[in-house]
Amino acid sequence: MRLSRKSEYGLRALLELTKAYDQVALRRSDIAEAQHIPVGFLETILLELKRAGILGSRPGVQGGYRLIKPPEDVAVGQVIRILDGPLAPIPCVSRTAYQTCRDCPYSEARDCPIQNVMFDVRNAITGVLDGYTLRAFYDRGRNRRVRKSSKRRGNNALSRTQ
Amino acid sequence: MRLSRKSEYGLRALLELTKAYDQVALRRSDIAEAQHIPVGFLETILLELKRAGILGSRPGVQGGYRLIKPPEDVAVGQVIRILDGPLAPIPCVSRTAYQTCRDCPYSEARDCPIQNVMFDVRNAITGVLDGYTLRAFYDRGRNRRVRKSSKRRGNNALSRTQ
DNA sequence: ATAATTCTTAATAAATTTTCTAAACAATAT
DNA sequence: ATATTGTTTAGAAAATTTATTAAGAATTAT
Repeated sequence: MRLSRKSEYGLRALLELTKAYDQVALRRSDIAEAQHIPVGFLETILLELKRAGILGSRPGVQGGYRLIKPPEDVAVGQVIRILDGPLAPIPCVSRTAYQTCRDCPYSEARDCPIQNVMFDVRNAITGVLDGYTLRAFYDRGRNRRVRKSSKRRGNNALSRTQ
Repeated sequence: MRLSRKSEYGLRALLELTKAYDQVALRRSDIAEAQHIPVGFLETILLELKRAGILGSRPGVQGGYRLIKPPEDVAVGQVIRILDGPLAPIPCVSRTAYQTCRDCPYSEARDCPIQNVMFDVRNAITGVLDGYTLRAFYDRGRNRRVRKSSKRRGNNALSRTQ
């Protein structure tokens, strides 16, 4: 039941990128320094977040990574799913990546006691993490668990690849 | 955020032991067969549960393992803590095994955004698992999340070592 | 007592996952 | 062109999880 270092790094990086949102692009080395993250590992992480559509990037001078979605529209749960996979404690209670357990002795899955508990656990976890936006995350104590709001369109005047 | 195989095996074993509660002792081989658990690994697990005071055991003919606490008094969360360690996603939000994060840049821990989210996650997880007894676990769908009840003393007429 | 049965313990091997590094390559701005 | 920065792939290193082995100790039945 542990948060991987990967997700922790990813979230810490997003803290920096949220701070710089709509302002400047951050080089991976900037982020790595600011948050004490091994730069090579951070690379992998940022790229995964890019492929997932959370970040944009541009090589060259003045280049770097940017958050391309409003921080109000990205949930911490989404980030962890991208980096670590499903939040569900076991695959058979995952909504996003359901899988039957190998050797599950119960013909009716609903009869499995493990599934029953873990179903509740999953709901408890996603209830917190999917309601917790990057904005709320960045703002720390204040405004905890702010729900996705008015879908406000940010002034996203970014070039093609960003 | 995954349940280890160890905990899964442990819980499945406890399912058998709850069924046999106050009746017979189960040999590790019985349990291993009934639940398709590698017997050697199961050994390790049962012994940890014994050291933690959940199980009793006796060698020899008619020997085996028994649940020595009423299933109403053992929470699934307790079992997972014994086998896998703290339920908290990161050590700095654990009640049972608190530890500061190495290199935590926040002088006031409460200012750490990661800690803030994970604090809520921990509460969500323990809220489910510490309220879920082995009895409720065994009874599956019915009586979910039954709270520790009247501390009913079971007729615990078991020999010294059990 | 002796033997059969079963748990006990510790060491460690195997497999898997996580964490991290390296190096060749591609895109961008000046 | 050149310097800068991201991209991609492969894979090494470290840590953790999962599982096995084998020698030993306790209990019961005879």
